[in-house]
Amino acid sequence: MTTARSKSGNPKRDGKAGNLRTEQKAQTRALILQCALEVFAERGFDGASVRDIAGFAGVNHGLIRYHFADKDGLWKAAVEFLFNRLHEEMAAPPEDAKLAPLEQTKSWIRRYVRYCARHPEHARIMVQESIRDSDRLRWAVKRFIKPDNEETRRRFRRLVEEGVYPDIPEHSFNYIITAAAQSMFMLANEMKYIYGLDVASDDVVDAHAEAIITLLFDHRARRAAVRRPKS
Amino acid sequence: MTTARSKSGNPKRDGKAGNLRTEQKAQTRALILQCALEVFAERGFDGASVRDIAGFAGVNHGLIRYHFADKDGLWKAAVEFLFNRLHEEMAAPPEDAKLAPLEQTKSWIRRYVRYCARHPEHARIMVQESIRDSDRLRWAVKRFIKPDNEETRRRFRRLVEEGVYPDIPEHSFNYIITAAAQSMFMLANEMKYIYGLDVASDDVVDAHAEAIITLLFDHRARRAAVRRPKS
DNA sequence: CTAGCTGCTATTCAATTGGATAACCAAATT
DNA sequence: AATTTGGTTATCCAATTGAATAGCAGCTAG
Repeated sequence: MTTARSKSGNPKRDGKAGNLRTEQKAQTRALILQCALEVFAERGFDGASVRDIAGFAGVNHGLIRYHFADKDGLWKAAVEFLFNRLHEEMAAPPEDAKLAPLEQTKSWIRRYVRYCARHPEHARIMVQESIRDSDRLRWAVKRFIKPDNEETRRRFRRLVEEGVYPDIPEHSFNYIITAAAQSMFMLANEMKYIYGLDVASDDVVDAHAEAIITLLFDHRARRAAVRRPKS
Repeated sequence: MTTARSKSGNPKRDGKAGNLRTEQKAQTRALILQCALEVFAERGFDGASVRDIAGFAGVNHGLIRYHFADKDGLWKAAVEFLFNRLHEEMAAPPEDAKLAPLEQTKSWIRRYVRYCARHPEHARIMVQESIRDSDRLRWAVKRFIKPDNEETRRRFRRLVEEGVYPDIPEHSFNYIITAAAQSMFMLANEMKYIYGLDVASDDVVDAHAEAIITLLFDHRARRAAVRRPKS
């Protein structure tokens, strides 16, 4: 990867932000954040050096202290960005409201698998942090993960109450579903070496979403599938 | 955690190894390996310092160079130990041979989930390494992961050919199953903070295995379960 | 047009790290 | 008993790291 910033970034005043310097500042901040996401995801909090992140963004490493106080602040800002983007990109389309709960869940799975494929950094960062049991993990759980989780829980409980889903433990449901969606993209490198397969392809992504739905959410389709073995 | 080695470890000659020094040496090596597994799992390759590992084992850090040449050698020795133990502990009991393929697979799932619960270091080490795309990953894939994977593949293909399982992509099957089994234990810290649940309990482990089987391998049980919603 | 604020850079510092070397000393060999 | 071997320790070294500080340059306000 090459450095991401050209010396002559001269944005004039196209945004409504008015002031040239504050606009420039916001841009720089966003750039550092982007690079921090990639580097944190690839090397973990300890493995990522602020110098690498700065170098990758093409800025002086002192700037990180200026914008984010310290490495911890940078990490939290990056994770905050990550979850905000998640919520934006995972918003259900309005027409989903008319669907039955199980169909809504399938739609949610498709969106989530595509999100995982598009942004593998998310799972990579959070898994590494979760393994380490840091203050950062507690912060992220309280602030983002647990609230998001409540939603998944409600979704699951509704399926069970409607009698369209087996009543397994909530936490098992949660980890089975999310891990099934994330893992292939989180472990894209491994998969590359095992299967020689690049996960970038839309076909692979969509087929994976459908596989999850077939195995975990679609009784009828599944029974049909297993009754008609290939050739 | 405290240091793991007492100064007065005096093993006499109880093993058949004969020579006192070589026996002592093997013990020290094994001790370092154990500690390396834990520290590598918790902090990743870069985050783990050989000094921490040595300190944790209660030995001088120079010893690691003597026994394993360098940090890379230590990591590979630890991973080799890890996979050898996996193969030992995952061996199918002889009576499994009489079962139908689907039942064999369920038995395999139960064994694997218990293994993941007993040794969460395994998934933790390998996931972190896979995220980073290192030489070590390529080494481990070629030497351990890919061969193990071939077996899972064969198991899956047999189920499909017998018409008892839907014909999804092999790599999707692989990542869905293994991730479903590993993730809860790999992410035990996160789960602790979200659910206040300790994964150490056998009940949680066995229930998770059964949940996976219900969702992914047991059509009849699943249909029965969804037909009788709780109260 | 000028003064000063501010986004940014250059440099320094102490701590930690992987690795290398030499000395040590108990066990093994003679 | 004397000597060699080899597992272990103590120390040193260069590189990297997070953080801190001082200073610069150009936009902005007056």
